[in-house]
Amino acid sequence: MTAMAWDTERTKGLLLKAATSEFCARGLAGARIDRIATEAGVNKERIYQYFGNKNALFDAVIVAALSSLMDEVPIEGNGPEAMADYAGRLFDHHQKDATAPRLLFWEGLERGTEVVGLPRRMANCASKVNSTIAALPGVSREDAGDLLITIVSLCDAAPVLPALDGLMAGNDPGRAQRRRAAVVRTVYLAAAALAAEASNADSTLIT
Amino acid sequence: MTAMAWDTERTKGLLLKAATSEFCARGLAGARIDRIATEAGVNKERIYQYFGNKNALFDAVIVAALSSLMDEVPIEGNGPEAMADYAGRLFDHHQKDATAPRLLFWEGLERGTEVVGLPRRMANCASKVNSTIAALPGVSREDAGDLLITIVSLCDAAPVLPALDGLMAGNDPGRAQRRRAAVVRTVYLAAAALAAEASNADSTLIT
DNA sequence: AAGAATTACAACCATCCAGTTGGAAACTGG
DNA sequence: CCAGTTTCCAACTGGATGGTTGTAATTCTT
Repeated sequence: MTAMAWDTERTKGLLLKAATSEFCARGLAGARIDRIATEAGVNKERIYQYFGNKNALFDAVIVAALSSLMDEVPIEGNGPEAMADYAGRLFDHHQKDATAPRLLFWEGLERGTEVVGLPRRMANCASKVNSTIAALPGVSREDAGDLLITIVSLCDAAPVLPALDGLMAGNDPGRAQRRRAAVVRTVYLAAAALAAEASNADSTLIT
Repeated sequence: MTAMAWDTERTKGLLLKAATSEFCARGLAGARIDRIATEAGVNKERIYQYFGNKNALFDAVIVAALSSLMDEVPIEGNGPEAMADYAGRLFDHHQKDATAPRLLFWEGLERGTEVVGLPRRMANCASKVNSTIAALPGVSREDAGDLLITIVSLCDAAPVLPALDGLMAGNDPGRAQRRRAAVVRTVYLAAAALAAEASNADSTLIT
């Protein structure tokens, strides 16, 4: 047999993938190192060599998952419609794969204010805020951030609270599409209000 | 000393209070039975006598915390303003004490669709939906539920994601008040849109 | 090709932890 | 005041779990 070269990147990748799935399902406290290693088909000692410990592995998963999301769902276009469209695509993304929202809330609950990978994530957030300002010229930085928080709250909470949806509004087929429409409309309204406010402020200045 | 009678209700209460705090802070997987017992000043064996096991204790905490919230923050008044006001009061409540939102998200993450105390909670939700319909005459049951989900998402996500707020919009003093205003306004817009739609549908029928 | 360095892994370890137990203390009915 | 019941607790248990280690296999260096 051709002695295959060590493919440490592949091993790391397998580990990270398995860890993402385990942490997504069970969180930091509920995840089991042995399960991650087994699912990855890798000896668990590798985790300690490559990532350090359970916490650091969680960090790596969080940073990888949340920043890849940034590229996958960009803000495109202009006007309140662009923000509504962004919300719709974010909603769809999370519905197809709830990894990001779940990890986000696990992190919020288990880590509190302690954020890992700060520089990269600050840059990601700033980039989204900038895109929002570009789409809604004249809105303040803080209002743009607020709108984004609104969007994330609306799109990310649902996949994490499946029960709430069932309790509040039945489980009809087509339920997800209705919820999507509600989110998109709400975001449109909020964005339009901000845009209107911004152009008012403008005209006030001009007058 | 007067030999005090066994006060099992007090013991149960101490246990439930300590458990609420522990589960709120660390979730089901992260909570420690020993810590709960110590904090309550009660022997941990009592937990198994009174509540059965860790899972059942978690259930008891969830049901107690989430249904007491229902009474503490009612929907009052009429029109979109009433829903906006409700959102504002819910926001304030959660800001003062993040127990309910945290427990809600812990449950969503750790339990998935499996809901405990179903009858009582269905009743609670139905009651909120009814109040919403009363406040916004003509809206459908599903739209009312949708609006409530929107409100809960907006009010409950923030206390669980303190980091997101910091990343998206700085940590100015007065930040919380600005966020509150944004939530209230967004809910007002969403509720007003539903109300307008409902009266449109009405006039369509009349015409 | 010898030796150094790296990767892999099975077995191991110390601790933690949910849940149990056996019996002491406090109450109750008679 | 005595027998029976309930509340309480310190000590225990058995399995799980995060992390380590000794060693073999593989690759790199010269």
